[in-house]
Amino acid sequence: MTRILVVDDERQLLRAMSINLRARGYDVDLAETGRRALELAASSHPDVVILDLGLPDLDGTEVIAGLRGWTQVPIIVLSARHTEEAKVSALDAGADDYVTKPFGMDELLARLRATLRRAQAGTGSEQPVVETDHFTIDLAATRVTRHGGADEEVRLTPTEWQLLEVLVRAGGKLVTGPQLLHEVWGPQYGTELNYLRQYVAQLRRKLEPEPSAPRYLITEPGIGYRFVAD
Amino acid sequence: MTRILVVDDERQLLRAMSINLRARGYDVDLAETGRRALELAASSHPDVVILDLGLPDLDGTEVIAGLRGWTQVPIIVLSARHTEEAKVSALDAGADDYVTKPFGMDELLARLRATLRRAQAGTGSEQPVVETDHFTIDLAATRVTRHGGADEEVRLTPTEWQLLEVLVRAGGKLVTGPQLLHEVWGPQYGTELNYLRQYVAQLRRKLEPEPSAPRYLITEPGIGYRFVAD
DNA sequence: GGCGGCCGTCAAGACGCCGTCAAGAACGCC
DNA sequence: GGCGTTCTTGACGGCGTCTTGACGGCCGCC
Repeated sequence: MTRILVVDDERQLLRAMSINLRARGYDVDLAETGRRALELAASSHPDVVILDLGLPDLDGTEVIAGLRGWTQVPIIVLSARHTEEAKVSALDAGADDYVTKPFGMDELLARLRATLRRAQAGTGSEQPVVETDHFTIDLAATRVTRHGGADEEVRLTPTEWQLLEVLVRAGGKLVTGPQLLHEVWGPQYGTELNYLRQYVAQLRRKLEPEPSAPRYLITEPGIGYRFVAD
Repeated sequence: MTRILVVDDERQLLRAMSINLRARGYDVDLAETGRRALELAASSHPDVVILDLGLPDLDGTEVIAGLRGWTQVPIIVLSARHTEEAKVSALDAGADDYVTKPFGMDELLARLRATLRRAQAGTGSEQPVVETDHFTIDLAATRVTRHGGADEEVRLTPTEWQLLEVLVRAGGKLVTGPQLLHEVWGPQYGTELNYLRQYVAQLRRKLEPEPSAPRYLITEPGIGYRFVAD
């Protein structure tokens, strides 16, 4: 399911967008302020952000910068300002598209599809299923099964799942502790390495054949963690 | 170097675009017809296509479809048509952005930068892998493997890794001792050459086929160290 | 030929990080 | 409102890493 975060201070527009997007099968989160938008982005991990620049609390580029500090999520900007300067500064701050108000819903939806298509072409095109000798991870279905004789499903808590997902999507690359904390707990975290120890241990108990001798969730001492699939 | 294919039937606009883009360091290919555009795209593999929809020979969506049949190159559409329907059909045909004429050059350039940024984020533009006869260093994954019969992974401590990374990124250039100390241990270090001796020796033990006769981690007496990849 | 500087090596203590256990707080479900 | 699960937070022991000092060999210089 594709999750969209819509940020705008006009309630009416927010409701209209929500209805239109939900009718087309998207999951929608709503925020009326920049702060709330940054919170929601950190907690719900949207696949794309639709961001009005005329927010009461934060400047538009501040919100963009706040997001770009820790995520590459696509950002489509809505704005009443038509000047080139406004467009250039928003795009260069990290926005992916810039739509001027008033806009047609059909056009916005088309730009949304184009943005999602481009974003997915980069990252999600790989197989979202990772299989090892001992378990299978289906990223799309959010499901993990252990191959212990009869396949049994493994229950993961939301936090455990997010952590596993970040590690798996890294594709065998090493992920540093602060980076994991940013992506799982949000941008304001970065030093709470004890969280990681806690949840990595839990994942190992649920997935590893020998939790005390990890084979898939590897610790790189002093740096971070790595997922290796045989 | 980034290569851009500009397709438009107005010579004047073509020339203006060409000058502007080349002034900013892009390589530019020009085409005045859809057929020529498809030929050029196939032969020169541009990094992005700027496509005017009002071409004499082919319909705009046909050109987009012709490109999308074999490449995911980003396409920025230029068009004099302002209707939503035109935008939707172009975007759904595979375009990444839609700019209506007349447009400002600054805006187009900003959208170009945004599109290129998004496209590069997906592909992992660099090639941070260094391979020698005896081992492979993957800077992105933070991993080193030795080619001793069966490839075995080499475990490096954080300090060892940072030191190796600085030397490798220098690209075969000589790096002085104080410079290495600055980059690995921090700006307040610069005289502790014994640290370097300690960790260079450790890296040689882990990587060199004959640690006593270094082949890759070379000492330049009185100056510093150098990494050479065969 | 003697001397000094630089580099490679070894060794030992201090320190930080990791895995683990445990308990309180927050949340959702019945 | 009670209960179970999940999340947060703290503490502790063990082990690996970092830091630091010392020594010997090689080379160039005087």
